Amino acid sequence: MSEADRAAVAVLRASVLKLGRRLRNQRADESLSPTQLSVLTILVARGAMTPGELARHEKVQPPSMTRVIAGLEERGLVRRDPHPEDRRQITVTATEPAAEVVAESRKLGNAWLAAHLEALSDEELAALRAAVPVLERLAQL
Amino acid sequence: MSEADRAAVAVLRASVLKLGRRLRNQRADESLSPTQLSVLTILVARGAMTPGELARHEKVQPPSMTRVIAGLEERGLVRRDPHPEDRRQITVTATEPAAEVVAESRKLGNAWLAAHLEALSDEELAALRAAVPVLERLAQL
DNA sequence: TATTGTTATACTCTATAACTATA
DNA sequence: TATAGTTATAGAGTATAACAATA
Repeated sequence: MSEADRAAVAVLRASVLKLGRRLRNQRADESLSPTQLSVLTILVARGAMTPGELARHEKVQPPSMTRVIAGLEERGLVRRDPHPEDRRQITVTATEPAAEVVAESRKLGNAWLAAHLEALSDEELAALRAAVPVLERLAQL
Repeated sequence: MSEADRAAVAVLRASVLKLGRRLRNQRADESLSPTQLSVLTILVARGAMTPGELARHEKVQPPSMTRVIAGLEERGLVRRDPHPEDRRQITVTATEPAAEVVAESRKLGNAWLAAHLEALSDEELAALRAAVPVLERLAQL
């Protein structure tokens, strides 16, 4: 890896961290946390999953996922049911209103980012668009 | 903005948040926090600045910057001096060992990210490299 | 009055360690 | 013994509100 690459890595890291902090702080108080939204999105898309599966997917520890699920359950967005085969496990399922909440929360949460994207040039937007799948892959490695 | 753009924005946001969480949790316990490292880097590069200037630059609130500076001062990495012109303000200056700490901490902090970049193809790396300046700009808008 | 920095306080998110129930 | 989920606890990082000193 060249010196220029190392510098780029440092800038990438700092930018992701700063941008992440701003995205976290920008969301409305009543909206879902990033992890809550991410979990609910997966559940809406894929159906029931266990807490352990969700924790592995989100790269968080199991106790953190317990809290995330508890928050979603309080709002009536997920249901916890006995696992059909293994009584140690449970299944978490998105409830009927979850799909709409996902759509709405995502819209609100993206508002700040979408607004700031307006300030970018076409070339910058194109570069960003090309990098989005790479960032997505990097985030789940 | 097209529907595809909205979806891309959602993925970008989720990816930045998830990647940011992993980058935060990945650093060693004794290393500097992201904001501490960022502040120290600026001070090493630009010389003395006031807490207010640093807070605006990092997009954090002044009390948060006070804490960041206190942490750096405890480690002997910055010095707080009276401001030469305005006695309400102070100047924050990087000390002699700061430059080396910045280089070392950055190297450690980037290790996880650099290691994971190895898994990407040349095309993905090129896309990422092109997007780094855009992400940097977005982070400081 | 307005501005700068600080102190006091609280909140969100995540982590580790220890516990319970089941396999 | 090993695994899944939970509870208890702690820590990092940031925010808002209130305060002191200075402009």
